[in-house]
Amino acid sequence: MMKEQGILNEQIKKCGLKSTKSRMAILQILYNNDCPMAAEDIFIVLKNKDIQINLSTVYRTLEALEDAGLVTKIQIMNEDRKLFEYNEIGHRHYLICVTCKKLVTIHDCPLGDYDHHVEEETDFTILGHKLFLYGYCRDCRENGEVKRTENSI
Amino acid sequence: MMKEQGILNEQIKKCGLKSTKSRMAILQILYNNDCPMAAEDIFIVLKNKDIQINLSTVYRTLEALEDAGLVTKIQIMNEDRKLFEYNEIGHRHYLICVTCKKLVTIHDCPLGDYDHHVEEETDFTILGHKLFLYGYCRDCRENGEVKRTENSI
DNA sequence: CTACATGCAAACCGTTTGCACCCTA
DNA sequence: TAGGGTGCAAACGGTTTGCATGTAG
Repeated sequence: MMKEQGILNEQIKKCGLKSTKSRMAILQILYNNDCPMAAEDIFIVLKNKDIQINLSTVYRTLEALEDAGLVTKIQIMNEDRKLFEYNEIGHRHYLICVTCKKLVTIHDCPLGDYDHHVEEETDFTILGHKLFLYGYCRDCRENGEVKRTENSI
Repeated sequence: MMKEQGILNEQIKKCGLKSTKSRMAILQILYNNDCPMAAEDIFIVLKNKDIQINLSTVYRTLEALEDAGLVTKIQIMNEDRKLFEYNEIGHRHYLICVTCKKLVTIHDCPLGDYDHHVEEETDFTILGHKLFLYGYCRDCRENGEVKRTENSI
């Protein structure tokens, strides 16, 4: 828990950012959380840790960390807030419960060289792709929380 | 152009919705547009057609059409607004220019029975997936509009 | 000591809602 | 003519910004 602080600290500095309490704390929270979080989630975790911070600082910090490439921002269907995650080892996809919004990260990619294939078939230079799977998690299924019509997937 | 009006009209009624000028106009705009549109885009098109309408009616109409399954709502990376499209023949994916936001619809799906595969490997019941490809369109590439660092794809 | 970080409050922007009026079925 | 549809204005929620102050390098 303490050990990674040095690494994160270095990562921040390497990007030309000043290492501050806020940045360290936020990067560490994302580093230790396996799911993307909304700015406000992070804000709440910080409060619970008695780290005093302003919500707009959370947003500015996340923006700085994203620009630096240390953090990634994603947007999920039917979730109005943007989510942020520590940007480790490149590529990943997401499995999301449409009922409770639970999010599971999928680390292997079924798409192989599909990006390359599309590049050949279109006018576009492909940078990458994002894949989201939607469904019901076990809890929601067992609790009968499956009434919602999701005709748009 | 006039021919489809009967079909759209019927579709609206079949869903238990009253057929009104707003609903017809909006559904027709989406029907004739191959790309997803933001509520405000639709609002502007209506204005240009001298169809007077209130923006909140556009939102309410889109919501009704979505609930009825006639329209689909999607969200795109780095686009704050929600986009809507006519919900024809089920499944499709999107290719988006990160610079100018140009959007191309891809009608074939490279994922085969991947949904089923994930269902077997997880606790989830899979409803479906959404796939977005990001890159530079030809115009932006030729205009040198490719400076942006997109390290999150 | 200086440039960048932060707190605070206010603005912002897309979207939603309450209420009175309107119009389709 | 009854119940859903619409206009208008105000609220809403997540995010951004201007400005004064604080702090890392």
